[in-house]
Amino acid sequence: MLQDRVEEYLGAIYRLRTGEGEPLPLSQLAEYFGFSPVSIHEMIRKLDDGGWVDFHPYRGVTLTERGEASARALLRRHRLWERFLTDSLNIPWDEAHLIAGDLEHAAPELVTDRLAEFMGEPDACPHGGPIPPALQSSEERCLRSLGAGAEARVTRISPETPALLRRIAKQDLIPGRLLRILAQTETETRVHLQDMPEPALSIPETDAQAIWVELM
Amino acid sequence: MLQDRVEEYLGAIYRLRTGEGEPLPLSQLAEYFGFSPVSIHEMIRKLDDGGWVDFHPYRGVTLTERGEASARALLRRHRLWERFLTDSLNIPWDEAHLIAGDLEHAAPELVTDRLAEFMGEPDACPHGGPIPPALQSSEERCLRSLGAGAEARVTRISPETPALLRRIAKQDLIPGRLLRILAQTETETRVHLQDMPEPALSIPETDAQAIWVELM
DNA sequence: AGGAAGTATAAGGGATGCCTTATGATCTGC
DNA sequence: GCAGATCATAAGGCATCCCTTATACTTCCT
Repeated sequence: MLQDRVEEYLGAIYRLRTGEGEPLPLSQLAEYFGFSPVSIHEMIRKLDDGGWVDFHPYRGVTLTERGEASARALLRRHRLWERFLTDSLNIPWDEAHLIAGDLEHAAPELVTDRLAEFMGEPDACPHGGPIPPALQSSEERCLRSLGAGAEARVTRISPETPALLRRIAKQDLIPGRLLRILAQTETETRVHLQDMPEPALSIPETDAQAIWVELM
Repeated sequence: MLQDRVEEYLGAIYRLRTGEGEPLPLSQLAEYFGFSPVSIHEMIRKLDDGGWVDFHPYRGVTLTERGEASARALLRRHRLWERFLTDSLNIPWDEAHLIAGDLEHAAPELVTDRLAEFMGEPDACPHGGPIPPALQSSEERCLRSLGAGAEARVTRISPETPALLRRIAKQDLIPGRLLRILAQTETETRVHLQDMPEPALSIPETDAQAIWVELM
C-alpha cells in the first residue's frame, strides 16, 4: 500500500499547494512531474483510496492528516540531507537538492534524525526552507534489536525485497500494525499481533532484520 | 538499460562467488534473493544481453569486466555508507548494513567519494570488508555545472524521473555517451554528441540538472 | 547406461506506474 | 445560456520484475 511513488506525490502536493485549505489542481501536478493528466489522476485516486489525500473533483487535492504528516516528514528528511550534503560534503546546493531527492526515500527517519543530531539540529535547509521538527520520538528500531515484552508499531520494511514484502504482507505485518514481542531467539522472533486471532507469529531472523518499528 | 535491479544482482554475484573464474550457480542466487529459479534465470538472461554477465548454461554466471567494475563500485559505496552510519551516526552495524543497502543505490559516486574524504579515506567497512578504491577519478559533475567547451561522459541520470528518462533516451543521452558542451544559457544547455550526425542538442535547464557526467 | 535431480526455457499471469485515445461531465467567460 | 476549455473516467497498452506451471534438456551418481 505504501508504494514507491506515494511519497513523491505527497511531497509534491505539500510543496506546490498555496494558501490555506485550497485544493491543489491536478494540472499543477501534471506540469510538475511532466506526466499526463490521466496518469496523475489515476495516481491521485490511489492516494485517495489509501487515505493519503482527499480528492475534490474539478477542484484538486488536499492532504489528509496522515498525508500531511508523511509529507512533512519527507520534507524534513529532504532538508536534513541537503544540509548535510552542502555543509559536510561541500556539494553545491543545486546538486544537493537533486541528490537529497533520492536519499530522502532511501534512509529511515533514524538516519536523518541522527544526522540532525550530528549537525547540531539545524533549523533550515541551505536555501532557507525551515526544517520541520521530528514529530513523535520517532526512534525507528529494528525488530531484531528489541527484547521480549516490547510493544511496538511497524513503521517500515527495509530493504524492500519483493519476496520479503510478499511474505510480510501474507502475515499482515504491514506498517501501522501494533505488536508485542514474545521471544527473541537466535533464529527467529516470536511476535503477537494486536487485534489478530492467531496466537503468535514466527519471524525468521533474516526477515526480522528488515522490519522496523517504533517503540510504544 | 541500467534497470533498477541490475546493480542488486551484480552485487549479489560479486559477493556470493567463491574462487577464481568459477561461475556462480543460479541456484545460489535464487536462495540469496528468495526468488524462484525461473525468475533468476530470466533476469540473468537480461544481464547477459546487457553485457553485464556471461551466462554458462548448467554452470552459472560470471561477471564481465563491465559487470565487475559496476559491482565493485557498488560495494565501495555500500561499505563507505556502512562506515559513515556506524562511525558518525552511531548506528549498530547490522542496521547500518541494511540501511547501506538502500543508500548505495540512491546516491551518486560523488557523495560516497566525498564521504570517504570526510572520514579520512577508510579502507575497510565496520566488519572488516575492504573498501575498494575509487577507480577513475570519478568526479561526477552535474551537466549544468560545466562551462562551454567541456568534454564529458554521461555517467548517470538522477533523479530518474520516468518522463525525464524517456526524453533523455529519445535523444540517446544515455550513460557512456561522450559529449561536448557548446553553450550554457539560463534556460538550456547546448551539447554536441560524439559520433552523432545531429549538429547539436538543446537540453532544457531542468533536464540538464539531472544529467551527471564525468569530465574527460 | 539409466534414472533422479537439477537446470533451461516457454508460456501465461499479476502488480505498479506510466502511456494514449476517446467519451462525457463540468466549469468559465462572453 | 452556450461554447470552448478543462477535467473525469473508462479502456487498452507497455515495460519491469516478479510469479507459477509445464516441458525438455543436461548432469551426476549408482
